[in-house]
Amino acid sequence: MSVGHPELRWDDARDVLHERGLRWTPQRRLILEVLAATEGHVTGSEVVEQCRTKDSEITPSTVYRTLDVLEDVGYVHHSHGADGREEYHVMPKDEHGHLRCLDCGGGWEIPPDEAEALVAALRVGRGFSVDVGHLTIVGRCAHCQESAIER
Amino acid sequence: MSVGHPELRWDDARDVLHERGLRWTPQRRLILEVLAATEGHVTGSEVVEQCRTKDSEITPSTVYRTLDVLEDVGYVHHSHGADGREEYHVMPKDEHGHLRCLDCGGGWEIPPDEAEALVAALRVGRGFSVDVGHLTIVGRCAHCQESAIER
DNA sequence: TTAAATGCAAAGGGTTTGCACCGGA
DNA sequence: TCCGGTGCAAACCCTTTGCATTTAA
Repeated sequence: MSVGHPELRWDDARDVLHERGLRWTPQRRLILEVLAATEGHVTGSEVVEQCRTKDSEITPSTVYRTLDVLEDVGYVHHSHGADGREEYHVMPKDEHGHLRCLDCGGGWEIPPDEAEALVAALRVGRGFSVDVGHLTIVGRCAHCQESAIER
Repeated sequence: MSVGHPELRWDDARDVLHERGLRWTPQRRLILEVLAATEGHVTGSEVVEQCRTKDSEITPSTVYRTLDVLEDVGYVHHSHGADGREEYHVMPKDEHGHLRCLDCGGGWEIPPDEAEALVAALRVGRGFSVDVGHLTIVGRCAHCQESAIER
């Protein structure tokens, strides 16, 4: 099981890297700070942007390379989801899927219990094991449905 | 309600365009052919690629501009992520989702009743209306799970 | 005829890569 | 000291745009 890594904590990052013969640098510290403040997901460019507001010296290449390293180590998990987008999932505590509104482009997380009905149906019916972490459901959010009715 | 457009049919495309004072060209015909053969969603570059295998003359700009037009008309719907990548959802002919096995690559259809549990959960819980025609669920099929256990 | 559509080429945004220098351990 | 990391710049991929030309109606 590679997703979740419940044993990984932000404070341990330095040690975790050292154990692998990797180094602890000011840039990596900053990138981890940014990630730690993130709930859910970010795109690479968002991380770059946020890092640069705190340290205008840091370069995109450093950020992207560090994200790769952090993925190897297990701090992030980047998914080219069913919708093609490249998003970094920040150390998901629990596996969640994604909900996307086709009208407003909004996105939300689907906690496991909300997906459970579907997961159970497919498991019982077909023996299929759903990968909830890669579940992306599209449709229309409540707000956009209301707007559509008004038109 | 703009999704589904049950009244729009691929065969009518020419007339639909003419009604709006738009033109029917060989390029648009090709692009519609490619889209009609598409299940679920495609990225712009995938459409470009597939068009070029059939007509090496067609250019990306033509494809992208036509996709814009087809979106106005209602044949596709594109959602754009924060990272700039464009995803085109092709209006589904019928309302079934897709199941894909990450191990063997196999694919199956999900009839609406099998997805109903999930659809109901999201409708009741959030007022979210799931677009079943674009539902793609990944995971592992019964067969591949057995194989994994043997290892 | 005439406005829409195309092709071309160049520009833009996000991400990746090669290379020389820098700096943790 | 040594090898991993960094910055820089250039390369890449996908997508958009301006402009002259073609073409559907």
